[in-house]
Amino acid sequence: MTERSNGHRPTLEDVARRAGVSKSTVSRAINGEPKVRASVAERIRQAVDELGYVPNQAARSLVTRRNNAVAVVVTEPQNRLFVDPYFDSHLRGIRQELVHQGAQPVLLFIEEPDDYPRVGNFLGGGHVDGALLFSLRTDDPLPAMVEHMGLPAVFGGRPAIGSGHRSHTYVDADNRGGAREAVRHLVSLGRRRIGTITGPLNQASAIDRLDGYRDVLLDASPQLMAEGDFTLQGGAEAMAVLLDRCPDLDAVFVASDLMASGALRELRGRGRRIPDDVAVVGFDDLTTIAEATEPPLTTVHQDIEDMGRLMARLLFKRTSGELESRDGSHPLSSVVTPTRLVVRKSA
Amino acid sequence: MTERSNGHRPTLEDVARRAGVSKSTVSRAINGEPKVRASVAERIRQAVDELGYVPNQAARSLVTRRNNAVAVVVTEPQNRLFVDPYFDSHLRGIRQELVHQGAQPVLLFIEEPDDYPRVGNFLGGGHVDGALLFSLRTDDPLPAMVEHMGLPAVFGGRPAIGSGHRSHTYVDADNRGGAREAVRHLVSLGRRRIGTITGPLNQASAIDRLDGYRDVLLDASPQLMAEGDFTLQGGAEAMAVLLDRCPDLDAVFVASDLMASGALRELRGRGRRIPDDVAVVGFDDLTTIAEATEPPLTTVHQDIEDMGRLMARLLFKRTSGELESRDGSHPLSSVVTPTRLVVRKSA
DNA sequence: CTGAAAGCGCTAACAG
DNA sequence: CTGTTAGCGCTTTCAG
Repeated sequence: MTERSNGHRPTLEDVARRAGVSKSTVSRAINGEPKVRASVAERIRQAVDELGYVPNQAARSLVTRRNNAVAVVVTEPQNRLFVDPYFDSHLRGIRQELVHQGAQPVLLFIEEPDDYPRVGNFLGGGHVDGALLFSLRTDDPLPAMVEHMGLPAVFGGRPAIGSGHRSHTYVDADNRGGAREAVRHLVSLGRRRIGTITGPLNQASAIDRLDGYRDVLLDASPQLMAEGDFTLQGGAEAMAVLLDRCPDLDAVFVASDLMASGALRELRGRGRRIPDDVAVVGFDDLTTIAEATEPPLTTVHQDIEDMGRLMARLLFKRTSGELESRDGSHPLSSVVTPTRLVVRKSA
Repeated sequence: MTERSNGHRPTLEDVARRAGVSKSTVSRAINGEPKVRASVAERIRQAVDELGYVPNQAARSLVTRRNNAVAVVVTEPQNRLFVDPYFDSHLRGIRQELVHQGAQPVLLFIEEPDDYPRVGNFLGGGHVDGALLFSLRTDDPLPAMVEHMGLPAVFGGRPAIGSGHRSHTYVDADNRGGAREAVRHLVSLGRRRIGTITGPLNQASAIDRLDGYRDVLLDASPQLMAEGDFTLQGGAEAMAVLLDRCPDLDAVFVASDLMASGALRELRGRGRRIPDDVAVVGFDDLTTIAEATEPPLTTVHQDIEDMGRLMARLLFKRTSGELESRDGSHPLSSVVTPTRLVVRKSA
């Protein structure tokens, strides 16, 4: 059925010849423009089939300046990615919305500094109409890069200061507010020595959650704060540090569920009863984790999947409507999604 | 520093004007051709910088027919992907080799039938020089699609029959041989009632491993075989089925480590001692699993990461050297990598 | 070593 | 409704 077998892949021209019409007509037919006679359209469809014709996107996007693909860039050691259910939810939402828009999501990983130039070239090379970017550290060059090359982009999580360009569009959860609510809950339970395990403090979400903690506990001692790394293991270690420093700790706000589950393990290992001796509140509400821990985790809920959808939707506005920018004056407003406390058994 | 701020992204022409040379010279400089005077090259480099110029890949690949990007297509519900360490290793190897070749890996997921046409268009659209494809089921349309559009591709795992096109290049482990070795080991231990938990039998690897089992146990009863789905849960369930059917089972060959860990759990739950009552051998040798089970898992080792590298290398040959094909006569030979039994405590 | 000119395959006015 | 004519931004002979 393939028919070609000469050297090159069939072009519009080949199809046109075979169907006995002009290139433009074929182009119209292929792009589903209505102004093509049905019989002709059918003839074209056949030719396309017989030749196995697939439009050359490079040529097409050279003129249309679009290619219906958007990059999803994840700056994260791959191994963390494949272990953290957080990304799974995010990606699911993104995928859903992107596909809905008819755009092909293409996933790019950045694992080491060497990757930046290559990925940058890909992003700037017109392969994609826009980019969705994640997990940015304070020193991540990506925000500057996309801004510099004028690629429409939406960030997952507020880009940390340092990437400090004014007008980035992002979607973020109300990390600070959520943290406040968590800590207030602990306070309302009568807890007096409330510690916190933070995420890596070069990430905005980690900083914001710590700030929320501080908002409520204005005079909390630095002794009560330990920096984790958003992994289970890291959570356990930070918990150990905290316990060693403050044996009288009676509550802890942990900046992620994964870390909280590690903290729980450490607590149990040391014979602390939860929540009787130490109450713990997590962050994320990843049900696969929060409902599986012993006891089930009280935690701050954020709708991660929906945040993903939102990101894709914002990007779409940015790539389709030219409404804004030209002079950067009308950056599409970012959105901060609400969080809420989900009380289970750990606090 | 960005300087442009008029409407469009800078082109070769802009750079040329600014550097006071012709487009051709700029093109040469940018592509690192040696025949450009150093002083001129420097001037060009500067102009590029000042303008924030990034070559338009669409234009470039329209003429070169290359774009230094290769697709990695994963046909798998995303959630399984993000949970199975198998993919992690595979991707790591692929990434390493691809990057080494200067190619940008782009990851595409196929989760539902609707995705095929869109992904197909992307693949055929000249966005990538080739594709690495995974996890193909017997009825997967992808092999036919890439063949039809003449896109160089290498498969991870032998495409199951049914995708039956003669000349696909693939990298696969010696599943059948590995399974044989596993079962022979069980036999040598004096086991008499040896069952097997298979993977989904629409995947070649699952079929091959079952065939290996049968090679050794020519007259094994179907009662001794239960089909799993390569998940932990599925492994546990299949184990339960087997145990109900054959209470006197004294060994089981499980077609993946993840399933084996589920089987172990079920076995323990029923009070069977391992390996005393029932010996179990897995497949994959994912150390994060195999070394963590209780008892540690005897299993068939395959070097997954290396298989990934191999795939990328084969694809490279297929995309760079034109050596082969034109008439399809010289398909690049596939490679089957060896496996070996790693004996730990479970058998 | 550098420039001029000719396309790569496609879409988008503009005429019929 | 359909064909003609220009390019999109880049690489690549082919001449200087």
